[in-house]
Parts: sequence; C-alpha cells; structure tokens
Amino acid sequence: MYGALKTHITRLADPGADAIALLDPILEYRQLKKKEVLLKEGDTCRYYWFVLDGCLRSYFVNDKGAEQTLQFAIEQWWLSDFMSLQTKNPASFSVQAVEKTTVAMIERSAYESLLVKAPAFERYFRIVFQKAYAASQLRVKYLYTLSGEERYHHFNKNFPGFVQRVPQYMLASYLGFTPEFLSRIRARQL
Amino acid sequence: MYGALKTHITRLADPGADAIALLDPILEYRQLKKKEVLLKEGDTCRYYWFVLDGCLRSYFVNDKGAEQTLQFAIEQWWLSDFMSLQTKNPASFSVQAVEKTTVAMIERSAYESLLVKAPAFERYFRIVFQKAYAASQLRVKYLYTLSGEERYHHFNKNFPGFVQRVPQYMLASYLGFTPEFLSRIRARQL
DNA sequence: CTGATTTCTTGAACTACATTAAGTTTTTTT
DNA sequence: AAAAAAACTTAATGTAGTTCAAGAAATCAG
Repeated sequence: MYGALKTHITRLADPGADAIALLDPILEYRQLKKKEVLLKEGDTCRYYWFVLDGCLRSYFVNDKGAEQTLQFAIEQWWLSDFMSLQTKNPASFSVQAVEKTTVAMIERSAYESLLVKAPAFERYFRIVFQKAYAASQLRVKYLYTLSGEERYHHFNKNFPGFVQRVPQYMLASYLGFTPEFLSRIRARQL
Repeated sequence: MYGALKTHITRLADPGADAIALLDPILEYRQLKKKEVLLKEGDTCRYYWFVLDGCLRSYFVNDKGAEQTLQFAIEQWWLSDFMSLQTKNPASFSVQAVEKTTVAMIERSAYESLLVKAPAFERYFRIVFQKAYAASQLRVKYLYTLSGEERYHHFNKNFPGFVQRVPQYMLASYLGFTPEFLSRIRARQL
C-alpha cells in the first residue's frame, strides 16, 4: 500500500528511478482514525495529501452551523486546499478522514524544492492537476444542469457502492441539498 | 499583444529563450468577431486557447433550450474543454467569443510533443493548472455557500466593471439563475 | 435613419427544495 | 448488554428562485 504513490507517479509520468529515490527523504505517512482532522478551516494549509487507503473529505461549516462537504478523495487522489498552499492565506475548508485512512503527505516547501531539484516531477503534477481541473469543469457543469435528485442518481451510477461508504448527511451536503431531502428521494424509489 | 503569452510563460516559469523559441512553429493566432464560435459542444476539442485580448466563454444549451454559461476567460487565461482534449470524447460545452477577441492557440498533439521536446514547459503548465484548480475549488465553495443574490454581489465586488462587458443573460446563467431573477436583483438595489 | 433583432423588465402563478420539529433506528462507547 | 450519541425518517409549513407571458428598451444591419 505504501508503494501506491510511486506506482501512481510511474504510471502517469515515469520520471525514472533516480528521481523517484528523491521522494524517500520527504514523503511522510500518516494513519488516521475515522473523523480525525488533517486541516482546520482558517489555519494555513502546509501539506499535499495523497490517499493510499480509505477516504478523505473537505468541508466547511456554513452560517447555519451545518457541515458542507465540498469533495471526497478516495484511493489514488490528491487532496489539499491548493489556494491556501499557494497564497499562505487561511484555508477555506477543513480536511478530515471519513473512515480509517492512510495518507502519504508532502510538506509545501519540500514539494517546491523537489520540483526544482527533480523537474521530472513537474510532468507528473502537471498531469495530476490537468486531470483534476478537467474533472472539476465537468462537475461544475453537472451542478448547473442537474436537479438535486438527478445529481443523486448520477452520482450513484458513477460511483456505485460509494453511497454505502459515507454517512448520508455528508453525501447530501456534497450533492448540494439537505439530508431530509435525500431521505425523501430514497423513499420515492421504494 | 502577441507577445503576451510569452510574457506570461516567462513570468510564471521562465523556461529560457531556447525553449521559448520552440513555440514559434506551433503557436497559431486567431482573430474572432463577437459571437464567433471556436468549439461546438459535441465536437472533439483539438486546441488549447489563450486569450490575448477580449473575452471567451464556455457554455452549453440546456434541455429547455437556454444557453448556460460555465466560464468566462479574459486576457491571460487559458480555456478549453480539457476533458475532451484528454479523452478525445465529444466536448461537453461550446466555446465562443463574447466580444471581439484575439487568441493564441496550440493544437493538442503539438502541445504534447512540445512538452516532450521541451520539458521546461511542464513547469509552466503545472503552475497554470494548479492555479486553475485552486480557483475552481473556491468557486465550488461559493456555489454551495452563497445564495444567488450573494453570488451576484460577490462577483461584482471581485470583477468590478466586468458586468458591463457581457450581456446580462450570460452573467445570470453563469451565476446560476435566470435573467429575470437578475433583473429583479438589480431593481431591488435602486 | 429605420426596421428588425436582441436584450431587459415586470407581474402572477408555481415548484424544488429548505426549515423546524419530533420520533425512530443504528452505531458507538462503556 | 445498557446507555448515550449519531444518523435517518416523516410531516407540515415556508421561500428563493423559476416559468410563462407580454411589453419596453437598447443595439444592430441595411
């Protein structure tokens, strides 16, 4: 499992064994219990996280005190507050383990010096972010096009089984509506 | 104006004059009239576009026949359907000039071979996409947090003057509501 | 300058989803 | 296994924003 990041890098952008070796001194690993928090909204974000096993989510607390999930990240996904990493401004959301989770992590300045020392990693991260941005473009389209109920069905079709992995209230807020409404949608199916 | 892309590249990731010179054979330029279309929803997207002057938008036609704007791109922004470029699947939206616009463009396979020939550009595009993704994370947060009216005020504050540059119906759909509702918001201010 | 097209406004009826509140089921902790 | 906490359901009432329709204003093409 701990090799999953190197496998991912090699598969997307093979930078060669010498470059890969440069990861060892800077990669950190962390085991998280369910609900454990990696980043708190308002703190400056210092790490890039890569999910080796389990599931992370980003969320914030809205003005009514409810948690609003912005993103889920499962195995092989990078997650962080990239704006906060860039500007060193306070993070606009928190990051938390949804279930027992193992992550690999790179600290901001280690990331930057890695890229200078081993530019071959630029290609890997360019591909990672280009894909992430492409996915995000599509996601915004779905947020505009689909009704709440349609987003639920679409999500279910695209990530079959994932629904069982997270509490419904997290999924409801990710899909942009209340847990009560999700309950209603599910009742309608029966 | 035609040097704006090279300036942008140099500012973000100075790849050196030799690398920059490799752009000349592959960069294309195009002048667009207001409303001219660069990409049609359903076609395969073949280009990366960089706005030198003017304004592009991406949009699609929803099931009620209304145009839904997804994104605006002004000077110094890259725009394309990155998913379609990646997968060669049909584009999920169209791209059109909002006003008289000049773009620099790179064809997909030229982009890919440029990156292989001159890996220094990987850094530039890595930074471009990392920033774009960071901005997109924030945008999704605003879509969840703010009411329609709040999104309008927030947009006005962050892009003062831009409101005058586009027809209201484009702005309304970008903000996620109907032109009628935007009209109402504006009436309330008076 | 003029007609045609596009864009903007206003009003009335409507709907998808939110809110509140109370009860039920499931999961976690001890 | 019991108690406590977390998660889910159901129903009644409320509202932000939509839809439809028709007219007014602005912009564009000849």
